Amino acid sequence: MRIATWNVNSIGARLPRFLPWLEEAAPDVVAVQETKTATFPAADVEALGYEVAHAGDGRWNGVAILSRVGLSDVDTVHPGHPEPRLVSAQCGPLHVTSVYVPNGRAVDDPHYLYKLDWFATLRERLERFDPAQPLVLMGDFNVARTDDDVWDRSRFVGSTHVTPAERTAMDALVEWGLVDVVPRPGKGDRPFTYWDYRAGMFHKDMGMRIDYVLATPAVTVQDAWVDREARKGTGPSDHAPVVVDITL
DNA sequence: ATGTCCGTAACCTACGGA
Repeated sequence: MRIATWNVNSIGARLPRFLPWLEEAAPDVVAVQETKTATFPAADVEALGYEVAHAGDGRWNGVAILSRVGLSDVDTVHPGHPEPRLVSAQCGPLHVTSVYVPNGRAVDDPHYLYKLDWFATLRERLERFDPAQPLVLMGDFNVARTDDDVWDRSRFVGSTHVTPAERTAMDALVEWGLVDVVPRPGKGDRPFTYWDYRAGMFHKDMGMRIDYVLATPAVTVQDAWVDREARKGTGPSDHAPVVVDITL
């Protein structure tokens, strides 16, 4: 079984890249973030054999799960947090959650506290599941778990994504019973998943690892990698997909 | 590295958000 997560930075703008990628990568399940639409282009992906669960209300955010191995028990409720940033579903034998964690903006911004609260609610939500079941929690977490997960740690002093509180919030998810599936490195020695559009950051591999696949031990990982090809060329997202081959 | 890209509202550019 092949699963993937990808922040597409607008499914509408990304469709010319997303659909060919879907055919070529041929994942069984895809967690999508930042669809930036109220209406996911379902017919386009249904034509490729996927069912879709989408939570989106317009201009910002928006998450989806695409599955060609079944899709049931769809839930988009994140208690106390109405923005469409979470969707979960049972995809055949695997329970899947797609998340787009709030960015935080700046450490002294109210949105940063909103981010931490959103994490806490996500941790509480795990209680309804069993760490022994096949389950993946994946998406854009907007946290670099270690200093090696940013291209230059000195550039991130005092900024979001690297604070102890954010990392503790991520650790709390892992400590529930999840494994951080670290992909094989891409161009450099580190498996970055995001590069700013500006200033040739991708070309210079000045990136961050902020997209994660967190899996229970019932999920056996055969291989995991960052699909850097999807970040190249014309009209890419600023994130690359993380693709993971698993057995259950 | 204030450097780009996205959607929206309102116009043919500005803005918030990332």
